[in-house]
Amino acid sequence: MSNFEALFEYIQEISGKLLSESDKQLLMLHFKPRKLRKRQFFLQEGDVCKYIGFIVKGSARTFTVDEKGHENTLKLAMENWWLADFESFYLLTPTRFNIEALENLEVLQSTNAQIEEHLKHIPAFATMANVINQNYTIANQKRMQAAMSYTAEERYEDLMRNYPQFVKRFPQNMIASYLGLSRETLSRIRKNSFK
Amino acid sequence: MSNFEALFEYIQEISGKLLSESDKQLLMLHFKPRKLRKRQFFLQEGDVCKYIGFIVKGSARTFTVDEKGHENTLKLAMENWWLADFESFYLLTPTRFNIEALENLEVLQSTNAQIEEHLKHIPAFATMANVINQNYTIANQKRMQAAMSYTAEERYEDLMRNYPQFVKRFPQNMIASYLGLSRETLSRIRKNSFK
DNA sequence: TTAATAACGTGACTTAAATCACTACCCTGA
DNA sequence: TCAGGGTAGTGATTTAAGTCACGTTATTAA
Repeated sequence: MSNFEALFEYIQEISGKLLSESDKQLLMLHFKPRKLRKRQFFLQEGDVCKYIGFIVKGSARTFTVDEKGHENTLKLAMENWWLADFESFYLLTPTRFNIEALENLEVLQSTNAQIEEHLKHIPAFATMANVINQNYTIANQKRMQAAMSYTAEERYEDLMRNYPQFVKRFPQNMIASYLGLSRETLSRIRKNSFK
Repeated sequence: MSNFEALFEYIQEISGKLLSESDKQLLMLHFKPRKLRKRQFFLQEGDVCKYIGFIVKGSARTFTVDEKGHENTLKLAMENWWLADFESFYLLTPTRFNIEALENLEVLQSTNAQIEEHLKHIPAFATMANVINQNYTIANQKRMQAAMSYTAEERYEDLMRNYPQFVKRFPQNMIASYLGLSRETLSRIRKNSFK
């Protein structure tokens, strides 16, 4: 029950619109609570990403594994973030990504078809989707630029400035992987920046 | 006149919906043709990106200049692509990017307020916007992964596979900059891959 | 409570790519 | 038509970051 409050509040805040009682009923009908324990997978490489999840509690990461066994963390996510490989979710193709709980995780999940329903019938939900798309586009652009033109140190400083919660909450090897660095390099950067 | 045909066709193809005559009238009212010669700027660092442009003919690139004078090319664009710094366009903040014509360029441009009108009143346009957002999200995700986990050579191969038009149409130094490489490195990669 | 495992720190060495320097070949416009 | 800026190729050198190896400190789970 109270799980849904977080989702309702989020939709209303992002969209700037109120949800009616029937909106809420519809959302509760189509979003299903799901719990994962730390290290369990929300999505595994090769599967189709049938569900998008709204994080009520906990955190997760999206990563790939290359042929040498290296893990690359593309996304970190926590409360009030959405969890999905959008390519697989939209196109229903097998995913190249893994999504793993970093802490015990509570999500509300829904299928693509159900999301389409919400977009059609719940104005606040549709507005929210547009705002999120804008925010994602902006964030992607920034991250792309950072990845391309910043040094390792600048990328770390950038992360500390824009997402200090990440640095506090996640282990350094995750942060390193998210920044596209080896854990050793991040360790050395941190040593230098503390002087 | 015939400029608009390209836009109409594009909207109809992407959305899968037909435009009515009044839809077309509205689009022609709010999109303004603009021509730029090679090397002219569609957008300059520090300005607000007031317009979004649909490329009818020609090509352009979005790039930043860092404090050492290095240019980083974030986007390359050609016919049927949109031209804007979305962060600046949505939020009306000064941009950190430059958008420069790589060839003589013809665009149809429109303001944020006018786009909002189209989204509200032209169903095909609204559908198109959603499809584009999906595509952008997917493309961004792929590019981010490539930037993070691929070597220089793999990134070039990836580009040749996914965007062979780029490699044919743009000078190598642009391609190198787009891939986040020095032009010398790209030159050497090309030499090796031809053996 | 204590093994076991994961996370972190640090030195030595390697490597991919950048930088610097120079040459050659274009286009293109006065 | 030829001078000069833009573009590309290539060798020599440098450098940022990765890799390897090993020790230490936290966490976790039985």
